[in-house]
Amino acid sequence: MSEKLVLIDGHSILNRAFFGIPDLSNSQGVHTNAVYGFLNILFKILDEEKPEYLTVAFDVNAPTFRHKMYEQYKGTRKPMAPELREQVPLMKEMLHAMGVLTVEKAGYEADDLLGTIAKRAEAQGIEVSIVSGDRDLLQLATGHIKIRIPKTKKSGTEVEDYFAKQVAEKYHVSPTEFIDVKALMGDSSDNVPGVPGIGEKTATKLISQYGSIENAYAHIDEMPKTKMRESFRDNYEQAQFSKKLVTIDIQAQIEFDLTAAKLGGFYTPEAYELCRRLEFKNMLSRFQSQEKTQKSPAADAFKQIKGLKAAEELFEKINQAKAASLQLLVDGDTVYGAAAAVSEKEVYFLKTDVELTREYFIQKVSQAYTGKAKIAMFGLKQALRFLDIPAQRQLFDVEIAAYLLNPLKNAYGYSDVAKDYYIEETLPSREELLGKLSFADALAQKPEEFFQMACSQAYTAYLAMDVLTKKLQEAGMEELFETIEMPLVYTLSDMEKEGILVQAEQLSAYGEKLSERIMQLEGQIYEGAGEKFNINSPKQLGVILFDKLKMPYGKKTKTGYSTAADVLDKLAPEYPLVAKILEYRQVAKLKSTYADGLAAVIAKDGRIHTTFHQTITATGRLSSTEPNLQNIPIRMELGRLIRKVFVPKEGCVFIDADYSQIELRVLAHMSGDENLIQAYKGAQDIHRTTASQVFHVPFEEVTALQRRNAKAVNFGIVYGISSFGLSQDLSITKKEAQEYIEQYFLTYPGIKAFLDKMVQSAKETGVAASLYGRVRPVPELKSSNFKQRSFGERVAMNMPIQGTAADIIKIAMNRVHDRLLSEGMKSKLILQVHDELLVEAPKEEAERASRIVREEMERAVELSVALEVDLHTGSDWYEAK
DNA sequence: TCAATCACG
DNA sequence: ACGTACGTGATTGAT
Repeated sequence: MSEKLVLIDGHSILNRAFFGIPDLSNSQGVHTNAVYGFLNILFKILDEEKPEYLTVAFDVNAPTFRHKMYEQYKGTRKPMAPELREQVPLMKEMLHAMGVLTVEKAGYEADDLLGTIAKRAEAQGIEVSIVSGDRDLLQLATGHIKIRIPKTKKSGTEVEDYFAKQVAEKYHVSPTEFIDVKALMGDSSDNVPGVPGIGEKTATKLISQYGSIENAYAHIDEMPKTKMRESFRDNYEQAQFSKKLVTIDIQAQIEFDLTAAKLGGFYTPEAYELCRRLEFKNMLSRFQSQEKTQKSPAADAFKQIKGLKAAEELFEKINQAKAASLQLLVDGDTVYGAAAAVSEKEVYFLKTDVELTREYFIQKVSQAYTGKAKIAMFGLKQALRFLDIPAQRQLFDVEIAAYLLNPLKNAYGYSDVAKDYYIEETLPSREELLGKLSFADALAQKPEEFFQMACSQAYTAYLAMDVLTKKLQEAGMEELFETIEMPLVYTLSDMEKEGILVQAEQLSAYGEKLSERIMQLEGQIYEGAGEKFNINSPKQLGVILFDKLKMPYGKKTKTGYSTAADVLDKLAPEYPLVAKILEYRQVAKLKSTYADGLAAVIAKDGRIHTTFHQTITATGRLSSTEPNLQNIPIRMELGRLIRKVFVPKEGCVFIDADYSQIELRVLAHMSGDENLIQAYKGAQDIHRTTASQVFHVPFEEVTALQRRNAKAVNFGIVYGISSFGLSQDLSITKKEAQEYIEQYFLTYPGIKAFLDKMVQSAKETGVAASLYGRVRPVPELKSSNFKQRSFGERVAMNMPIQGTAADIIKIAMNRVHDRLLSEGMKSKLILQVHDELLVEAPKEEAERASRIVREEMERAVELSVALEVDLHTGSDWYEAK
């Protein structure tokens, strides 16, 4: 096997990383996103290639031979963004700390150094990979020199690879001919002048036919007499000149010693320190010595316990302890055992077996969880599926605490928490230990790893309890955690266990009805289109509507024409086919997501048990999955009908209660705007009142249009108003929208001041916060990118409002849940849909339960405006709304 | 696995 | 001037 050299175009990759990765800076405000992205790309390449040699080339800020030949070339390089510029020395420092060779030389660009080194290495029989974001490098590709172009995607980094063969396949010319193509067509972003009238197509055609600019020019008389030919004649010298500009110098005068590029003690203590300083937490593990990564120091404390006697002793110890962790290991409907820690050095795993049965664990964990000890665990709600215990004050769900401290994370498993809070940076994650195996498979195939995983969880939970408690106190979120979020775990657990009854037969009948309509519409659509195609494919649909039928297209997406509803809505009045497609879409959605989707998740008890997620949203709201019961249709009548299949059980009714405009009321309270508060005291139609005040017309004379506009502005305010957004929503011009907004702020000056204050405060503290102390970091506010920063500003305005509303309904849920229990009622809270609660109540309790629900919701908190609740009862969800 | 679409508050 | 409403989850087709 021949040796391998990886060459990296430093500035190019830094640049890619900078623009591909959202703004990121450490707690000292140092921008680090480009360095972070660069390292990610570097590690990915190294993992794939496992090269013997590595070198990174940088440009030097000095004139090159290209400047000397071509004065305008000076202007070519755009000045680097300051946030990126400051990361260049940081990047070099990091590479040096890692012992990576870097090269740069005045008079040359990185391209030339890379080309020169690559060719020399190739001559020595070495395989070369050049990593760059710049396609100009493709000219260097051969059978032994591979050009690798990384693309940063959301899912991570993907790399496009080009040997000479791939260049030929994709561009239809050889790598050297690629230079001529570029010189002919020019490249405005690189300030390379081309030949006017020759674009990519023509350039490729000419060069693939003649091989070079010079040879093409020699045969210019064979070409048809077109403008292009004359342009080529006029600009021939220019093209030759561009060719020199584009050509990479493979004979740069540099010294390059291959042995200096040898990849050595890469993961050094210096690199580790630097990584720590930059706060690249999930890279730290890479820089620790191999020894440490294989076994974490904590693992010495891990022990497996067998037999009843030892288990009894452990549970006794837990009950006597002041603090401990205790994790019931559950997956699906099975209990696989438990893990516990009573000190940093005493971490245990117990497996379910004939002696230590499922019932034993359930009993012991219930006992421990209801005892005096302060006990931590990950994911209390999952354990509660198996336990039947009343709400406890002393339990500490680490996932929830970590979510409150930073709701933007996408996972709160033990390894995430351990890394984020420096509890143990090297703890292998569940994913690393078990992959995607279920608990059952893991226990059978990888018992040792399962043991490590279980103990790691207990170990982290134990240590995290103290660390996170302090953090919560510092952040002023202890009360939020203890009095709202932790009690809510029990409330949600009960709601999930309860579930909601659906009439399966009625549901499938509804599905049948939809199917018939779908078939009718399909036929009509194929007829109107003149051919069969997949209506569900936006791509195929776009071709039919906009290419074949030549309808005017509105927007475009990344991949083609947009066929979204707002675009089709505009076409529907004129084209009956489009109206059919819109109806098809609507019916197809109902069928697949609701009729079929819901039928598939009806449990054996005939009920649907959704899962509520408490640690997902950035604002503090809940989410619901498998199925999502928070997006059951209501706006369109056909969809709304599906609510008829959600019914209370025999002898019961539904009580549906929703807060009336809770977010706007929260806004009135938080802003303290007297005018809006007074508007609510008037207890009249708020949108009409707003319209009356904003448009200066008497309340009775407000037109439907004025009311609609005022309502849209009210919504817009809550979302972090922008004139563009409002104009889209109301189909008016941006200018008109701007006038509405100005008029609104004139009417409610307190709101303007409040929104400004929210943005200001988020800029100062780095977080947006709800009335009850819930926070959301808003890193986008620091971005130099206008779009991102604007987003940050809207988030800073919206989160306090949406978050406070979420806090309030959570308080109400706990109170309704607890009160129904404490009053010994059989009524059950079963669903929450952001501002709405659904209760299943025995008929004889309905009135009393309604009173309780209304009271607890209205009195959940006291604001300067009343919280109004609309409440209905009915014998299905359709009727109760 | 991602992008587009659409259901809800 | 820049380019957009805030927050979710499920299904589908395309890669």
